[in-house]
Amino acid sequence: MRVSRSFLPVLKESPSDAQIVSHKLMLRAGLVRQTAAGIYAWLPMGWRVLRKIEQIVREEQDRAGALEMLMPTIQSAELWRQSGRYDAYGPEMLRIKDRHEREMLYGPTNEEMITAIFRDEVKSYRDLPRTLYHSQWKFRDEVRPRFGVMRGREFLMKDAYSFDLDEAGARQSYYTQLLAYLRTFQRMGIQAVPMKAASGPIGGDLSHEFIVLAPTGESEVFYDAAFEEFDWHQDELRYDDAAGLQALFEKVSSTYAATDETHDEARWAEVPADRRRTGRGIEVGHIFYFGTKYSAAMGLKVSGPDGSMVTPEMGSYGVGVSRLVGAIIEASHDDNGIIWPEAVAPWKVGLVTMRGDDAASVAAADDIYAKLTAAGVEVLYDDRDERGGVKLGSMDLIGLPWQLIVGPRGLASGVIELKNRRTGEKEELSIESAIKRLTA
RNA sequence: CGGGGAGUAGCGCAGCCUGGUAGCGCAUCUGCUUUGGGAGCAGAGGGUCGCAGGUUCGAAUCCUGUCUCCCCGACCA
Repeated sequence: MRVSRSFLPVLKESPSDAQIVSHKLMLRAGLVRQTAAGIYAWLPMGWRVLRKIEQIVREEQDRAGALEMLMPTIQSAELWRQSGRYDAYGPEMLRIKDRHEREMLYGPTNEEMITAIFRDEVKSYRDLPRTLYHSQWKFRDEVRPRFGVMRGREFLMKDAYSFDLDEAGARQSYYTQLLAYLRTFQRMGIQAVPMKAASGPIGGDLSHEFIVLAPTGESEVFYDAAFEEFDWHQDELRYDDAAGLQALFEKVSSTYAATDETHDEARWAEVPADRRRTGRGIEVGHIFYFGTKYSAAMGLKVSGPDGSMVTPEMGSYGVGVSRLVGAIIEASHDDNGIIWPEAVAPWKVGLVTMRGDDAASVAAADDIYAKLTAAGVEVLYDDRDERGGVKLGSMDLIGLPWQLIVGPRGLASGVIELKNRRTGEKEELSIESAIKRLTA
């Protein structure tokens, strides 16, 4: 993308509405613009990041065998009366009426809808287990939206729902999602720790929150350093390995991690002192098993192997996709701006000419841009005839992993500069080796 | 929902108390000079001062109402 043809409104000063660093940076770097309290428009760069995060979630869900679909944002009140939640949900639910005075709502979640769809189509245990998911905008009319997209009223969430014949099966579905989540967050380049939730809707041990570590997080967290060392992709664990998944669950369960709400000083004391980690965190995912709460209420039954009718056991699994954009920035930035982990960066490389008036520099940069683009590398090319400092300042703010800096001085000796945004390290390379490095 | 604060140019703000035809910085546009880490000079454009009513010869400024946004608390992916 050439900056001269893009829509990247960057600001030098933060709008006064923004209080926390991720919100300020998202506004300054031109990722989003607020259109109402807790509601945001995603500008081109923000949208790119959002889609990258969504895509990682999608790939890991697919790998785990979950099936993608798409349910609507607008739902009928009738559905929610079937579960009894229409009256129970309260003012957080945005209720609207259509022209025929029918009661509708903007979905805050989709348990009712997926249960109804599943109920209407699935009649036999042979069609179990299944996990279905979608990534869709939700609306929860929060009393006080804040923290930018981290606590908006409208937000993009991936929500998955599992259906199993019995509790043992439901546990396997839960373990599967647990592993998928661990892999998902690891791929995004952030440290996310699974924590047993205060109490699941049903109790028991099958409810975990995933907390991204960030100094500005809302809650305090305590965890064993082991969570920093696990590589959820490296191990060979397969999703069809029931015993392996069970072992994973036990490993996660027995490794200490808690928020201030569930913190247990006695158990914490058992963690070796040099392995204790404390910090702050932001919840970006939540998985739980809730048994037959919705299936029973909504009359979902299938024929079991012995001919009797069975009410399937369900679980649900959410990832706050739009919240993750803010959470990742909270976890990864410096005084100059955002530092995107490469997996979610809107572009991999920012290409800048130090001297936009120097024909040789421009020609070299044009050529580098063409070659990198042809090799499939995502490049943001600031081709404006601006001062180099201005362009580099906004590149730092935007936070792409790599910056390629082309200018007459370097070209005179046949080199360009490659800068790592995270470490700040700069290196002089020939054009060829820089391209090679970035396409490797 | 309780408590507090704010709406004046794209962004950040002053002016309001003590009414008299709207200002600063940045950004934008033009010209010139510059050019290796967020340039300088000169000029220009851009605002029905959130909205509605009232007081007054006259309202950004005073009064009433209203809308919106933000912060703290209780609640949440």
